[in-house]
Amino acid sequence: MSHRSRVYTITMPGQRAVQRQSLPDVIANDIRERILSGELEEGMPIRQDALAVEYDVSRMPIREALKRLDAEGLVVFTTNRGATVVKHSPAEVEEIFDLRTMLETDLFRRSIPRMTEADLIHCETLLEAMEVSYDTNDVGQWGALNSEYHLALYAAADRTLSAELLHRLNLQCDRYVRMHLSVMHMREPARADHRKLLEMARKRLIEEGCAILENHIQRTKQQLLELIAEKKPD
Amino acid sequence: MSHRSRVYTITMPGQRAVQRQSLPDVIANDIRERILSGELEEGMPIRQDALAVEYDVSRMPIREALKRLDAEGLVVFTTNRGATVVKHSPAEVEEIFDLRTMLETDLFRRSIPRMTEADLIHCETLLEAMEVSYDTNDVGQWGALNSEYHLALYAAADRTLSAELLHRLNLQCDRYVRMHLSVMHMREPARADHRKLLEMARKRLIEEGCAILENHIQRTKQQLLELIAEKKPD
DNA sequence: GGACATAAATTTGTATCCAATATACGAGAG
DNA sequence: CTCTCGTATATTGGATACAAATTTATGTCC
Repeated sequence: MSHRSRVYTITMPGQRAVQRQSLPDVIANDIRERILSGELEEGMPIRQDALAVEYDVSRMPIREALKRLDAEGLVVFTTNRGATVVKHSPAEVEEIFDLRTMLETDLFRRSIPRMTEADLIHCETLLEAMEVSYDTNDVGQWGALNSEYHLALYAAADRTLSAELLHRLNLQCDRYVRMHLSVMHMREPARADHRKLLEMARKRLIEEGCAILENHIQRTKQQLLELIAEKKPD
Repeated sequence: MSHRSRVYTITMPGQRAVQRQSLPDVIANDIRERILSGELEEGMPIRQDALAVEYDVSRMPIREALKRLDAEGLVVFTTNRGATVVKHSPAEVEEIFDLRTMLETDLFRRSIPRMTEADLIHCETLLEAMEVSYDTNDVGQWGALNSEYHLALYAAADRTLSAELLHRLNLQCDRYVRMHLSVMHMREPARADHRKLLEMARKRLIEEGCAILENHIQRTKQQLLELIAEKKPD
């Protein structure tokens, strides 16, 4: 229950890298994870004071953390009424996936011609790690690796702002993916897609790769929307 | 020099809408404007205390405002070293415009078939206001109207997240546009473009409209990059 | 005279405290 | 019995105060 003790100073003594994250950073990361995992539900009001005692800090860093998540679009503030976890309409979920499609195909298109052998190997490594988490059914880790793999495919594009934007979008929809992904329906074709994406990159087949990518994201979107629609009437 | 007295309560007495913006909101808006206008220069460190006395508030709302601007990408925080105004490389400026091109053409494409007469009239109104600010040479107002006009063109698309994202991107590049726009070179063709965009929307000529839009943004990008390149060696 | 170490001062980050606002509950009137 | 108004409580927003960290300045040693 308790998230004790200043995650702040857990570095080994004598180790150089003195944990440079600020308290609000650490807390924001943790709360974000709790939102994405579904522990903090949609529309649920967030009590700053409660979180403050949980993390054993004052309300100030909590507020900053929440403000950050507000900026990321994961929670929403109402003046003098505090923060609640955002709730996206199906239309908005669809929009998020469409934006991802645009951004990712653009990035992939720019990236493929510039990918080095090292880039390809890095992707391969992530792909294999991801396949392990398929099998062990570790949804949380799979989600993280999935994001990371996609970003690795686009790293050679060297488009920091786009990548940052994409990361934000992923945070937005990750929650829904996780909520429904446990159903497992969609994961086999996705698995094949992921491999094919890397293959196309290797062969420098730009248009073919982008087509697969577009299909990949749009299919995920479609399946997700169907699952949401099914679950809606409760 | 002084930004006195709670911008908070400037509503007419008896008016219903009791200013509901929080202090950090108001302050963030003002600081944002100061950054966009170039008053706060690139790379310049921002002293929280100095701003606090300027606005006659404690450092707390200032911090929140800066955190918000940090999330918007206008300032960047370094732990224990405070905030500085972000500095974009030419490559990043280029990326911003490319992202705008993608987003805006997508929005325009979705919007055109759905625009009502009311939408068209609203655009017309903004267009005329913008032409006035061309002539009076009010750069600040022109920038705001330009943003608003573009958003109005896409309103019918009903894509709130995309519009929000676009708004953020506009904030990012607005500063550079304003810095160089005073040169006036580019404004005449842009003026013509703006009118043509509305025309195309009226005639429901989707592809033609998007082509003009893409050209419009890309040309602005090109001119801006040239101006930046010229000015670089100082 | 220069470089490193140490100390002072400025500045950020966090906590506690107070005020303002919203929600919840209860009493009284219609 | 229900609706409205008023009061009480809880929660957020902002200010003051304090601690940690960084940068600047000073002094000593080589």
